[in-house]
Amino acid sequence: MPVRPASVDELVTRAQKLSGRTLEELATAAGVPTPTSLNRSKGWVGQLLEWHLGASAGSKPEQDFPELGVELKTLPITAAGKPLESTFVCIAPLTGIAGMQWAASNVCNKLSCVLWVPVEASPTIPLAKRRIATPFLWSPSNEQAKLLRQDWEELMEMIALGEIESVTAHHGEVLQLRPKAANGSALTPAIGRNGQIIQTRPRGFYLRSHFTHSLLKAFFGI
DNA sequence: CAATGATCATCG
DNA sequence: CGATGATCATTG
Repeated sequence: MPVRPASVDELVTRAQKLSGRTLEELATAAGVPTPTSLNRSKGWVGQLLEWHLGASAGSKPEQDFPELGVELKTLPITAAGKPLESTFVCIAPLTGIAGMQWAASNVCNKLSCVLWVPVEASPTIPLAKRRIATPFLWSPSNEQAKLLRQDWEELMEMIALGEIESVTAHHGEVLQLRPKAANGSALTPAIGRNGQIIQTRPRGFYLRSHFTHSLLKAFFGI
């Protein structure tokens, strides 16, 4: 297993050396088998990248490289460089959110600095043959940070006001709220319409694909 | 159950 | 055919 990178530069350099490698090559180097399909292994690509870059494992609600202040995200893209999916950011808090500020939020923290690793993901390419594109480091511009903050504040206000059941993935310009659970029977406490505690499906914050697409365009040109 | 890693499957 | 809502594996 690779040692943890000592600096952001080292992390980025190591990530960019993975450009052009296939998932099969990376899996072999990591000593793990390549699944025939992602159907039952949805997080496999992300965990493979974590292994190669020396990210901390486990399920901590923190950045992947806390000492570097960097979050790692894989980004499934088409041959044309367009994201195939929205990007999960973190679980949304549904209780105990009185007075919560954007700057102290998990979303703001995770997105303050992200190492994006685009990966070929067109269904026509066999999983083993999919290649890593060029990873790049990103921090929100003032304009991007403003959009994220606006969406976060809108969504969190609805949650705080007990309107969680009225929130759909249509809310938010770049950041959306969607169910995030192993299945539909998972329940977690939330604030109800009359301020009481209700049980609802856990939600997560996701970045819309048009937002991540704009990041790709900014780094690789229109 | 809740957090991590996400993609799948269906609908409009 | 893109987006929403649902789901899969794993760990603690």
